[in-house]
Amino acid sequence: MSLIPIRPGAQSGGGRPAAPAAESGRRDAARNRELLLCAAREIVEESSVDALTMDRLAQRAGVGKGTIFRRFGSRAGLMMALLSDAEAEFQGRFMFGPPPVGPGAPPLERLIAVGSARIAWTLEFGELARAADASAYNRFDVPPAVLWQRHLEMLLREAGVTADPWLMASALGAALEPELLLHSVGVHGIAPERLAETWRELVTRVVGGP
Amino acid sequence: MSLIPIRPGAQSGGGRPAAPAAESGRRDAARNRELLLCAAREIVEESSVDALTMDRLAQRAGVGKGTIFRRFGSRAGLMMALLSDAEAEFQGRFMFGPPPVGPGAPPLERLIAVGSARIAWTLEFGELARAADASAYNRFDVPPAVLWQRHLEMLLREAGVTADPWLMASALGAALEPELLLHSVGVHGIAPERLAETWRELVTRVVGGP
DNA sequence: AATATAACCGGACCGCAGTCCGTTTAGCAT
DNA sequence: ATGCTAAACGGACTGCGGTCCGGTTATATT
Repeated sequence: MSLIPIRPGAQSGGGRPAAPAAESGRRDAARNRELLLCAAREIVEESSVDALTMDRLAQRAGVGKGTIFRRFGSRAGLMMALLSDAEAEFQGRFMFGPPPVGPGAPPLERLIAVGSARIAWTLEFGELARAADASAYNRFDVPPAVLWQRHLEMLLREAGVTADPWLMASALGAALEPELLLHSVGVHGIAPERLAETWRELVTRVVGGP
Repeated sequence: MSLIPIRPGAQSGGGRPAAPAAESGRRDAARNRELLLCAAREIVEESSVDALTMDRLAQRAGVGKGTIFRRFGSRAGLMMALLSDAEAEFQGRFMFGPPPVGPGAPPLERLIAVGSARIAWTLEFGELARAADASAYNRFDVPPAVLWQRHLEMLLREAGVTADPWLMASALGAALEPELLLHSVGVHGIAPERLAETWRELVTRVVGGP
């Protein structure tokens, strides 16, 4: 299984433009892309994710608004691009990294570890992740989400959970959604360790551990 | 424990107007309220939830846009009002209805039954429920959501799950979110019975069933 | 170097949710 | 009946995400 690209060519957000797939020659396009990502990071850094409006970004980057949408398809697409590095790093960890998050540990241990890691990751990048959720239906079908779910599915299978692994993975994955985690911590003041502990409990019981 | 009101006085959606709490005298207000709900149902019926824009509704009901926001606080608030009856009926079922959804059956059976019922309910009213989710953080803190989660929490406790029931209920509740259920059925063509079956499996394992 | 052309650029434009504030009116007190 | 006042009304206005299309420019061809 090879790495699933983080930035799908077409964000499919109704965008017709067939996607500027890879680096498609035009150097100004690439330049503007970097310009935009850079300006976007600046805005997020010095204000907040919500402060990143498309008009503001366009003005800041000295670029037309149309250009943003051509490159990224939508606001969510832009956020995904911003998340790309963090997401790739996380994918690398659970697919190729050292145990217990990476391969080499028993499946239950991996489930527990990867859940904790995901919780920590979400608390760090969650605001971006939230903004990157294409609010539409296809939120779950975006490549990184699919890869993540497949991974949970595989771990569950290895751990001996045979019943409908796809749905089981969806259900468990739902417990790690940014919206929920950020809400628990931000609004209800739950400590991150308690989140991890509950995940451990949940997944242990599900795989029928001791 | 008494019934939690479905239509919170203030939707707290940034609305300053202190909420038109109960029926506050003014008859024209009540009239307009019904007018709006009625027109809203018509639009949803003859088109779709997405077709219900505030401008359209205002025009259709022959009422100013400001009036809508005064009464319902936000689009999400309006959707909640539209859902109110269905939600109340469902609350009645799991709180006072006949077993196994209502009280009287063993907790695990109740968990299984109420989950199935919720799935069916969501597939019927899910579009509205989705639109009723205040997209903000407080989505989980709206009265019906709180009541629902408390109920799950109680059932879990009764079933002998001692570890952090609040979070456990959140996690399990996440598996029943409209967004996820509608996506599974609508996009991936999962049969509702499989959803119910997976819920059964999940919750059975969590409470340490056979 | 000159030309052709496909891709790219930018900002005017659209529909939307939500806000604001001057105007109207229902209900009460006299 | 009449006048008072708090409440409700309504539509112009804002800022947002997203689209469109005429003008511009980088690259390939000759």
